[in-house]
Order: sequence, then C-alpha cells, then structure tokens
Amino acid sequence: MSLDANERLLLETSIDEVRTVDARRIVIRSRTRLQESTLLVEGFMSRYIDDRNGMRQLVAIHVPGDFVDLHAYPLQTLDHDVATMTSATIAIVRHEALDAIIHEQPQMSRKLWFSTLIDAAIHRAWLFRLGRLDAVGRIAHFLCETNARLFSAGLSDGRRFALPLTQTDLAEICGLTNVHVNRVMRQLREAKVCVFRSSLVEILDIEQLVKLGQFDPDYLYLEDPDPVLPSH
Amino acid sequence: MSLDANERLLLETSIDEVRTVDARRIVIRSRTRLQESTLLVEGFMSRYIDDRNGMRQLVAIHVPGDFVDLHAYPLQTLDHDVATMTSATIAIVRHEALDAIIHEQPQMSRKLWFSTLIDAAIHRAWLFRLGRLDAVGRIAHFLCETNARLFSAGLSDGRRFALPLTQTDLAEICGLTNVHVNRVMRQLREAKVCVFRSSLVEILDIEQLVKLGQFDPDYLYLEDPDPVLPSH
DNA sequence: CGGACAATTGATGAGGGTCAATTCGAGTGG
DNA sequence: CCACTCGAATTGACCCTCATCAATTGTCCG
Repeated sequence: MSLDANERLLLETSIDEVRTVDARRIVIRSRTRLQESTLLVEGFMSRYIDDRNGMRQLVAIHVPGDFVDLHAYPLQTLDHDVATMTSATIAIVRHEALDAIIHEQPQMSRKLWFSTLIDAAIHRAWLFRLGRLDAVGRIAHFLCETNARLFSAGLSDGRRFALPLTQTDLAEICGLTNVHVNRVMRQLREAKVCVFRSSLVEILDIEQLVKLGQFDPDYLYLEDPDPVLPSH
Repeated sequence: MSLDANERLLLETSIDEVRTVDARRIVIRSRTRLQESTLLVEGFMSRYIDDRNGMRQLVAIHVPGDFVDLHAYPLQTLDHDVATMTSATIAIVRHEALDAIIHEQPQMSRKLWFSTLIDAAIHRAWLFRLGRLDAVGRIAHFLCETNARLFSAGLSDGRRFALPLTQTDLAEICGLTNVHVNRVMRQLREAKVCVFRSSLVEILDIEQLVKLGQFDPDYLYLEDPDPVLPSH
C-alpha cells in the first residue's frame, strides 16, 4: 500500500489539507459518498467491519506513508469504516486532484492502481492467516507482516518497532479474543521469540517467528524485504 | 468482479485465444511473470494459498463472466495460484491488448481498476466471514454471496443454483474441515434453511440464511441486488 | 489519589478438529 | 444389467483450542 518516493512526492503537491485527528475517531463511514482520499502521514489507522453483535473485524491496518482509502477513488463509496487507532496526522487529497494528476501523467494511473492491488494482496494474506493458522501462527504472521511494512517505511530496524495497539486491537485483527491474545503473547515471550510491552515489539528470534506464522513476504511486493529472511 | 455488458463487449474484441481446461488444473502459478489475464467464460475457478502442511485456503472463487486475474495486469506476478474447480472455458487477453484498449479509451482504465476493487471488497467480506462468524454463519454467508453473484450473472433464479463444488472446497473457502462442513450442511438441511445436494443449492428460507450469515450485499456493488433482500 | 482502561490470570465449557469407519453415487467395464 | 471402483458424503468417538465469565493487577493521567 505504500507508494514509492516519486509517487508520494507528486501526490504531496496535490494535498488539499493536512489534519490531525485524535485516537479512536472514525474518519470515514461506510456507504458515504466520497470525493477525497486520505494519506496517512503519522500514526496508525484501521479499516474494519462490525457485526450485528458489536464484534469487530479489522480488514486492514495502516502505517505512515499508506494511501489509506485510495480505493474510494474508483469505488466512490466504501464497504467498511476507516478510523484512527492512535492520534494521527492525515493529508486529504481530493479526487479531482487525482483526476488532474492522471490527466497530466497517465502512467500515474497505473501506479495508483498498483498501490490498491497491494492492499488487496495484503487482504489475501490475512485470509490465509485467519483461515489456516492457529492463534500463535496468526499473531506471529501479523507481527512479521507489520515488521516488514514498518521496516519498509523506515519505522522498524528489522527487530524492534513501536506498535501502539492494544491486545484487543490484535484480537480484532486476528479473529481472536483479547484474553487469548494475551495468552499467546505470554507464550511467545516465554519461548523467547517475541516480546510486546508498552507498545513496543521486540523480536528476539525472527526465524522462529517467521516459521510460526508461515510468513512469506512476497505478497508485499517490496523492493528490499530484508528483515524477513525467506523469499525464494 | 463481473464487468458490465459494455466493458465485456469491448474486451471480447481483444481476446487472444479461447481455451478449455479440465477440472482441477492449475492455470497460473504464483510468482510467474504474466503477460496475459484470464476471462472465465464457463465453469468455476478458484484462487488459493497453500500452507506448509498441505492445507489450502481459497482466497476467491470465480463464476462465469469474471475477470479472474486482472490484477496480474498491474502486478505482473501473483501471490497465489489460480486453478479450475470444474472443467472450464477461459478466454485469454494479452496485457498488450489491455494497453491498447486503455490507450484508445482512457476511461476503460477506471472501469478495469474498479473491477479489481470489487474483487478486493469481496476479500474483505471473506475476512469478516473468517474472523467473526461461526461455522454455520460462514457457510450461510458464502451461500448468500454466491447466490447473489450467480444471480447477477444470470446463473441463479434467486433461490436455486448449480454449485459444482465439494464439501472439501467449501471447507477450504470457509476455514473449516470437510467433516464439519458436512455437519453444518446437515444442520441447515434439518432446519429447512438450505439444501445442498448433487451440486445443486436450494435455498428454502433466504431470510434465515441472510440472518445466519449476517449477509449484506452492499460490498458487491451490484445494480440490482434483488435476491438478497437487506440493503439499506 | 482516584478513575479508567489495559493487561493478566484462573476456571469452565463449547465449537470444531482429528481419526477412523461406513455409506452413497456416478461412472466403467464385463 | 450388474459387479466394481473411486471419490465424496456421512457418521461416531474423542479431545484440544480457544471463547466465556469473572476477578485481580498494572499503568497512565488528570
């Protein structure tokens, strides 16, 4: 979902407004007609679907540099909500501005399209995670993915990164309960694989974490997947 | 993922080759460099990710009319395999031909992009299904979705449709085992909600099925979601 | 210091997985 | 027309993972 430096530079000239938003605020409600999309500058955001009983399933999380809801540009209305997880700085790009960019630089259309397809590839990895991994595997997979994405954004050194989420957030990402997430985190801690404390993730044994999560970073289409080892 | 009549017509002029494929054949392997994409003319196809232990998670199924792997056009290589579930007729469209279409009719770029975003929206519905529904709900949700998609393709009357899948296929879609899918199907049958026999789905109580699956068809972005009731 | 929220832990039970056997159905060959 | 075969469907027995419910402990902050 991250764009490369050139693309982001071009987009930055089209920013309509920069805004700061408190933590845990809904930024976009599903089914609303949208005329603008959101670049995440700083902080973490989520996209989620609620069920009838107040349970929530996250379908994406976003890190700085992501074009959070670029898919709203062709879709016009979203099938899910978008919210901040932490306090965040976001930049608004009007769809008219995107029209202009594409008009002037037609190849940008392809780049933006590509970016929404990375988002979809991440959805597929999440489907694999939820459908075929057990609780430990799901958490491990998510931590590997987040490490890789944050590394690519310059926000992880490959082993340590800030992850300002609660265990309940992790549960809503991984299709678990917060109680069970807590138990899994303890397991990972006691196995000296990974420690998550005070919003900081420290990976102690990345090979083990990759193995537990059956993590293969290909789907992120990164230039340099360095911290994640495997790749074929 | 279905395109509208006009778009499909235009694409049909760009078909390079029409091919028939036996059931259960891999059509595209992940990580292969692709120069063409696949329109599904007849039959059912799947996209899936295998884990290390031979377990499989489907990430999409496709019905006639779908542009199965249009995302390979911008992505160039896929993060998953594509295979037939039944014997199928497919049409190959070379990416060069798509280049030409877009060059001549720039607005088609947006249409094609849109179509890949519907695919992504379906991914999100599947994430919700796997993360937050129990076994009965997952099956119910899948049956509602498939009914809606086939209805839109003219292959369901809104209550009955051919679904040439095994219970093991359903298991790989819903993150369950084939044994448990069998039990759920019995439950639905005994509750007079839905019968699945000899590759034929008959929905007896669609309101109940929609309720069990917490199904809301908005994410399919259909013009006429008729058979699926809710919608806001 | 008190309040609110997050993390942690224990006890209990249900939903599905696993394993193994049996039945059913459609297609094949005699 | 019937025996045979192979994959799919079905069912039973058993058990494990994870959800649920309920306290208790930390931690941050006004």
